Amino acid sequence: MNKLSYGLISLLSTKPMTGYDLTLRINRFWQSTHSAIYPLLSELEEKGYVKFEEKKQFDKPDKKIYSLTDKGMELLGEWFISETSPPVVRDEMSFKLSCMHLMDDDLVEKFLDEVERRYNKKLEEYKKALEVMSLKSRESLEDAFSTYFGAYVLTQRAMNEVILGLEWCKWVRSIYKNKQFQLINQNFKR
Amino acid sequence: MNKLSYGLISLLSTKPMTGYDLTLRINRFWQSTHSAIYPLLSELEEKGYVKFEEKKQFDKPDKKIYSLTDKGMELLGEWFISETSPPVVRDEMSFKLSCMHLMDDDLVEKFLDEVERRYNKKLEEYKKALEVMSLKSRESLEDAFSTYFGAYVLTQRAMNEVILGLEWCKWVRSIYKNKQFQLINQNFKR
DNA sequence: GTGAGCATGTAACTCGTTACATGATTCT
DNA sequence: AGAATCATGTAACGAGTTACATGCTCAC
Repeated sequence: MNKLSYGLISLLSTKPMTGYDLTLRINRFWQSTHSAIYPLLSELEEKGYVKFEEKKQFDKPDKKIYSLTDKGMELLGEWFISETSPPVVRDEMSFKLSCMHLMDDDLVEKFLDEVERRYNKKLEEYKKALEVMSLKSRESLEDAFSTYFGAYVLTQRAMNEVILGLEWCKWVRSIYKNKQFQLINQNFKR
Repeated sequence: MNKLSYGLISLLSTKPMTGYDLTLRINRFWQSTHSAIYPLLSELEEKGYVKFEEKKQFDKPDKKIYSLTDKGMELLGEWFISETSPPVVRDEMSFKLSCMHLMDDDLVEKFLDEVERRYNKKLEEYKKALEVMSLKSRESLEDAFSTYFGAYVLTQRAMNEVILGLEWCKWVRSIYKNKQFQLINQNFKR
């Protein structure tokens, strides 16, 4: 049982899904592809934590709808109270910062443009995700009993993180532009 | 040349360092251990991007001080203007959120306690790192020419991210505590 | 007709982690 | 006496990515 396996049963606790659905859902906060997910689902099924129902389709490929078993539900509870391992973050961007002081101003500006574009794209994604959620959910999203609750609070955090990222870009730019002149502190620091 | 290799030459562009130093420095924004770094350093040396000077020590083990070659410097420039690959984030915590709605209130509270402890620990780390930087650097840290500039802006961002994380925890708690009563929106949403 | 979406699966490969290996000094 | 720091390295393993493989429908 690796972390991704627990992630799969955790997502399945919100509702039964196919491996394809899980792949789409999981990508927002855990990089992985279907090639990693399908074998793990089979393993979970063998171990009895999940079961699946095969559904024939005629216009689309047949699919397997996975859901949690009682044994899987039990495992979920044990995992939830176990220690959470620290996050793994690997961002090439942060490496580029280390040599920024050696690069020409126009190159740094282009780099910051790219970073901002990246953040803005993410922002749109999250906004859309929240819209979709509020359409699908009958209850308020701020209902702690709703199956969307986890996704909702997670997306809110991610959204605020990218907004912070955009503020940070502005702040870095301001230092950069004023490097020979006086400093204008745009209040990024707290 | 993988991303970590570029990270190594980027860090070496700030000052010559040993593999041991690089390991310590890199850990703040890229999970990896010395076992991954030493072989890559040898490879970079073989390819002529870095060179090292062996330094004998008597109280401590001998060490190899690595620095960038002209060829390495050229590569650094090419890499800096190349497209930055998107960040990889894997946080077990985000998986736990998905099944939060099924867990008892006290378990959720304990989970949030753990998350907060984690953020607070990080906050202390970053504060200390900033202190050390300002002691070591002769110039102002907000000098875009300083070799500490990259580390400084990166640490500021990381620090603001954990502060945001702590606010987020409070917000989630507030929803949780008031689930049967009326909602108190603590203004986390923007 | 070309690409995107739906849907599942395997094989080879790359990258990172854990464990093994060594050894002196310093702090608790 | 035991743990932490400094300092380098290799081997086995685990996890994730890229590429291979198939095939039908719908929109542009």
